Amino acid sequence: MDYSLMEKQLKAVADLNRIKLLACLKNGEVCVCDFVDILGISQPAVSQQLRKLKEAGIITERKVGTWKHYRLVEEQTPLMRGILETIEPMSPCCCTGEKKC
Amino acid sequence: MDYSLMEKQLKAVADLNRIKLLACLKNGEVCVCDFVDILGISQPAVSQQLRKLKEAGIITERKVGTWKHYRLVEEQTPLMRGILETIEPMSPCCCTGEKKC
DNA sequence: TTAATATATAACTAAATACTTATATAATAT
DNA sequence: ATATTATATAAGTATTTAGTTATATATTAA
Repeated sequence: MDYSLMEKQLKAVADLNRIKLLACLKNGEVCVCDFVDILGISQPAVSQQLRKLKEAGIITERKVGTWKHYRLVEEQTPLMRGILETIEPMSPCCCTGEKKC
Repeated sequence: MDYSLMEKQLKAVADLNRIKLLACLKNGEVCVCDFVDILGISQPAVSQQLRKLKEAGIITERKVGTWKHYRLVEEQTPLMRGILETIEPMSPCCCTGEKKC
């Protein structure tokens, strides 16, 4: 694993909001609209954060009708496996049926 | 380990030059002047990078006459233990007697 | 078709970052 | 004491980042 991929992934997770996104995703799929409530930032901001994680190969998404469900990629790099292990999961964030999406 | 400490440490390592600093330090102590050669940036820039790693609790230093030897802290957080494990060491950087410091 | 909803992209802005050069501090050598 | 060397701090600047609002796209509902 080369240094620049490491840098890219580390930059992707070196942000409080994105750490929280990952903490939620440890419980499974989450959709964008829920993150808006959880992080208290605008919907476009959430979209941009998710894109950053996606571009670093850490998460992936699945379209479900109008909305999108994001989840952790199965095959993580050794670096990300270690990091994800140390992130404490956040209580179930969404996609549990209580919300519209 | 709370999210904000994680964020602080992740921000500290999310930079190519600082990843290289850590890669060097995996072999043992290194002093500032050697990093200048290795990274190809100015001495003040190296000092500032090292300070960032130090403030995150990742490295510590020891004064030896005019110069300072930096090394990895022994007791790393779980997060940092995982990250450091995946950083491939760089070939011995200095403090091997070949250079002045 | 039209309206509503979920998400993404674009354009902008404020704050943070990572350098630079200049200068300060501290130890050693002459 | 003075000069030299190693490192740190300060001040300035260009770039990156993370948010904002406005708008575009796409799906579902009426």
